[in-house]
Amino acid sequence: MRAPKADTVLRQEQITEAAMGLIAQHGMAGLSIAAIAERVGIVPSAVYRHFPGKEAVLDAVLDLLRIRMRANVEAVRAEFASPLEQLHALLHRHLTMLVENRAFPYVVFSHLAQEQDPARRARLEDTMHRFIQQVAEIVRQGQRNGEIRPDLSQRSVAVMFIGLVLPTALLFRLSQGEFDPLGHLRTAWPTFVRGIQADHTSHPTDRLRRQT
Amino acid sequence: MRAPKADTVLRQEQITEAAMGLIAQHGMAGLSIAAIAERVGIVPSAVYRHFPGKEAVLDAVLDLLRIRMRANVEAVRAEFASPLEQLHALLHRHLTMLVENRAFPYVVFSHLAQEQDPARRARLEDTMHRFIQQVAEIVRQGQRNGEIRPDLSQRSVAVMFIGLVLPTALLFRLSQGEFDPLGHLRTAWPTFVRGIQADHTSHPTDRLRRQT
DNA sequence: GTGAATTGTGAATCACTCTTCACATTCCTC
DNA sequence: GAGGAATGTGAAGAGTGATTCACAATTCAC
Repeated sequence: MRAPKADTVLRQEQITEAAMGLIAQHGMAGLSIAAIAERVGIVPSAVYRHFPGKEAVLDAVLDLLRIRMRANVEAVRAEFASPLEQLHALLHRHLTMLVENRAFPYVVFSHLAQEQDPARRARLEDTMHRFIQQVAEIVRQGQRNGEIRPDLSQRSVAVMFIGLVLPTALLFRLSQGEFDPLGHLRTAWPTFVRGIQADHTSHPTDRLRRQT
Repeated sequence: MRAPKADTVLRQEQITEAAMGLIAQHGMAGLSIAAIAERVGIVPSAVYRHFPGKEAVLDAVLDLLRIRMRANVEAVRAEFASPLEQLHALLHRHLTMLVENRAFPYVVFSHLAQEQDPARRARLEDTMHRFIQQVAEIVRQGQRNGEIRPDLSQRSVAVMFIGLVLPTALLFRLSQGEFDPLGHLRTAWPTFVRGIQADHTSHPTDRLRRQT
């Protein structure tokens, strides 16, 4: 039975999605052109009509990661005015995204291991660096706002923010759902805020400066 | 040229070490029995004299991770009396260990992906859970001590502690050494402490209870 | 020293995997 | 409707990797 012809951009989406599903289920070792083709409903050689090779498929998954991370940041920046609220919402969104897209961590480590092809590594580095920059920008506004201690390094706070999400998603996967990620965030978030927020007792006027 | 015979426990150590080196350099894809054998100086089939298969080698690396994590915890508990100082020292030790043993994250994700063999997954889960329990125990003592806020979940603080290390090691690898992990810890640690430490202004007598 | 156990070797097997290519089918343009 | 472009197919190539096995060399126990 012959598969009906489909536009190459649609097939690229299908192939990328199939790859993500396979990686999520069986890890990077479970990703093969044959398995992708079977999921899409075409023959292995047909994959090469839409991607130059296997590595290009992985790059497409990484692109998806960048797009989703960027979308999360922009969504919370549009939805909330307060930088702290933005960070809080981003925390939930980012965690949810990692839980739903279990393939992303594997792809990140796959790209991280590539020291032959520096360009692929550089793409990963750029993706992560950009995300950190965006979070750092929120932190910067929080500092101007008076919500966040001005003596903290914006980048350090951004890295700590990532540290709030990473182990949460990891433990959730590890425990097969026994660990409650959102419950953990409810506990961890106030602790994080206590660490970074400006000290209102020493500068009581900060409150007035909020939200310009 | 024939390799001299060597005791199987020595060969197991050599094989494990070779595997870790290969994974650190080329990621999980660079791990092959042939490559291991070449590093050790024997022939591929000789590896099977000392390990039943490739997966057993990965299990040996995971065992090494558990041993090193446990050693770190026990070392800081022996060296420092104050729970907060213990956590601080553990932070440095754990980060240093991750930087020196770059293979560990890959092996963790490799085991995480195993959903066929539940026993291998369970071993990873046990290793991580045990580490969290040990950190949580330090937190518990800090709470009895009055150094750490008593209303915090010990497990949550332990997970946050891990979140302090993970992205730091990840970014160090990602940036090829451009990101300064110890410098980041100098900034992040006081922020973390501010988040978890007991409020001395409301309970000034806590200070006297330190180090029982 | 002698036999058994241990360790190393080379070859072969088996199963994948990625990739290419000539050819078939379908779709779009004119 | 005709021609070309795009997509799908089957087969084959080329390589890799894990694993097994009979056999050789070494070491150990007695």
